[in-house]
Amino acid sequence: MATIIDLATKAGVAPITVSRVINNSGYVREDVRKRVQQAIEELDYVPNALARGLRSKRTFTLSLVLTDITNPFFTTMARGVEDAASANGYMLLVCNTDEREDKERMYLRLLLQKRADGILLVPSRKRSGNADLFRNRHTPVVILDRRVEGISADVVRGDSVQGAYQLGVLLAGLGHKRVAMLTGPSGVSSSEDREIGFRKAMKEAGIESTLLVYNGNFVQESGMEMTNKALQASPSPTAIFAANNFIAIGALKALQAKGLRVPEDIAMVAFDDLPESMVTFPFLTVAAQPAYDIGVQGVRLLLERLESEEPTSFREVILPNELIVRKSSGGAVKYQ
Amino acid sequence: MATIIDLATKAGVAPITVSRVINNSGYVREDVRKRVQQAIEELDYVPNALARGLRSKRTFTLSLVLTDITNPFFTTMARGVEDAASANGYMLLVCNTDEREDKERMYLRLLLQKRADGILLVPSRKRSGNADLFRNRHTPVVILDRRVEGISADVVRGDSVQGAYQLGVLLAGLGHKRVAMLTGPSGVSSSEDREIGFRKAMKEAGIESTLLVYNGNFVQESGMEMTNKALQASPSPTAIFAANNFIAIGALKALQAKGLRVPEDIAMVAFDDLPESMVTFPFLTVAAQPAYDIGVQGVRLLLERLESEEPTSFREVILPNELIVRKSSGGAVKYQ
DNA sequence: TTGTAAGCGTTATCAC
DNA sequence: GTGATAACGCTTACAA
Repeated sequence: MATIIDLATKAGVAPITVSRVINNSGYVREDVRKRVQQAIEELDYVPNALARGLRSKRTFTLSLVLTDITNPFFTTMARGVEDAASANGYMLLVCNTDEREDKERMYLRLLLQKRADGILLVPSRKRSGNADLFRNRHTPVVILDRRVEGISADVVRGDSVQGAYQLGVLLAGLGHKRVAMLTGPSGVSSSEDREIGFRKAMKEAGIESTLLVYNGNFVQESGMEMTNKALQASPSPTAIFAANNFIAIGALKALQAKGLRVPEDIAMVAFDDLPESMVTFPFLTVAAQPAYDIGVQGVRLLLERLESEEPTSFREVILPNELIVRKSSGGAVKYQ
Repeated sequence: MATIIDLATKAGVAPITVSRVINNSGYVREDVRKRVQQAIEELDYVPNALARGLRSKRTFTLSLVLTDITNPFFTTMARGVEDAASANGYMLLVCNTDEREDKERMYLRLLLQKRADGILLVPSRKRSGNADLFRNRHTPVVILDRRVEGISADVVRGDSVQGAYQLGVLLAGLGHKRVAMLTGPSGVSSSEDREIGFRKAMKEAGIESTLLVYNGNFVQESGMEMTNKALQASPSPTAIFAANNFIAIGALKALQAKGLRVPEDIAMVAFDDLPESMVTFPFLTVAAQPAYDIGVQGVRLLLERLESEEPTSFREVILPNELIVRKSSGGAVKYQ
């Protein structure tokens, strides 16, 4: 494989001159530039990014560590990250942690080895056991979608408190008095924030005392389990709030299995919309997060930090959700 | 940041000895190893993968170039790739081409620069204009999901011909005589193969002459457009075959907009299933591809090629689809 | 405008 | 078992 030394020999110049042509840096006379460019063509030269990165200490690689790219919310976010990275000349390493702190740790270590210029992280836990990895290192980190303690980083996330509050207000306004909330694990900020927002709405409506809260995981099976538990409560709930898309779908399946219709027999609202392209008949009333934009903004903050020399203070960008009212929330409840 | 030289100084050994400890290669006395390991801990050492890769010519990085990670089929495939890569100690670079050959070219060039050990590619076109990039280079490539001309590479894909054939046989068996096929662009192998398979079934049933074939793109909007065109045909079709998931959803939306019910007014079958976790009420009759497995097998072939010194002949792994019959295909048709 | 020299951090090669 | 030396391919710093 040709190197800049081969090019230099061929073009009759010094390697550094070739480097200048390739990087469009410094002064190079036009005819010299031409000669070099011809050599590049003829030798089918491909720069070695490893050597470049080793010397210049920049790899033009960002990395995205998320819980599961299979979740459409994160897929969309990842696409936003990739588009923004690519638009700025960066490539993207992607890692799935499955919400496991040990996998997260393994990946973060590898990323530090690879000298990625920056890391976009959806942390698996609010109290990260991996915060130590970033101490005394200068790889900047942007936290996406969640809050985390102990890591000094910019944050971009949707407003979980606000979204959940809106959904709560909606249900209360429809007259629901016995509501079940199915959420993720405690210790994950998005899970906790959605509980905070929802509780606030319940409290304001004076129905907090009858609120049922179930903690599980952000996966379908957990949604089914929590739904089955909730239905055993007495009196049973007239509405369900699912704290993410997968829990919602699990809940719908569990209800269907029991022959319960939504919204006729029980109302339902949820966090996270499903992409329009994936759903034939949009049905769920949701607080939709701007997933793509979360990704784009995350890259923006990361690159700004990379560009600026002086350490600026950390920023937290909280993007608003969109309340989309569809059929699943139903109309006003009539209690017998 | 600590380097191997710092460790060597601290442990009172030569750098190469530290290298041996880190890589678990060669002989190192137990007490020396201990000393080195202690130095690693104390200095919080993180190996520099750039230097390593530059010298050793392996980066332990694979790359996945696909059309759009937002499509659940590719999301699942990507997850398979990432899991398999990670299980073997490789990280994954991900790029979206949006089926555009120029974007594909840009990414492939960058990946060659980054010296990724191998590339998994979902080619944007059957006759790749980017095949030249791989000549005289030894970065191995595995082609996923599609066939491509001109690139010497292993291939892993679902059996488009067989899947489409099965769906065709199903429709014919139900008595449909006027069928519309909505597919992707000609020039993309999956699109063409599905037409081949479907035509074969139509031919065997003696209804090929009334088959309507529409070429569009593998996106929802295109599915809607093609459906609207198909409905204008006279006599109008009694069944639709959508050649991928997005086209299917677009078609369903177009039908709904026209007040047509599936399968009562018109039957429908499609390629690609939607992940179970994303669909509340599975409804479409589909030929489901083993997306995750395509990814896993792709990595397997790639790593086998990386490991083996001698150039083995290229392999083509064609994985069977699963025919899943649900409600959308309906029952036997009754013609008036 | 161009070039020289050195070094980025590691490992291959060969020597002891 | 361990080490000296060079080399991987490029760019920084400085000189001319």
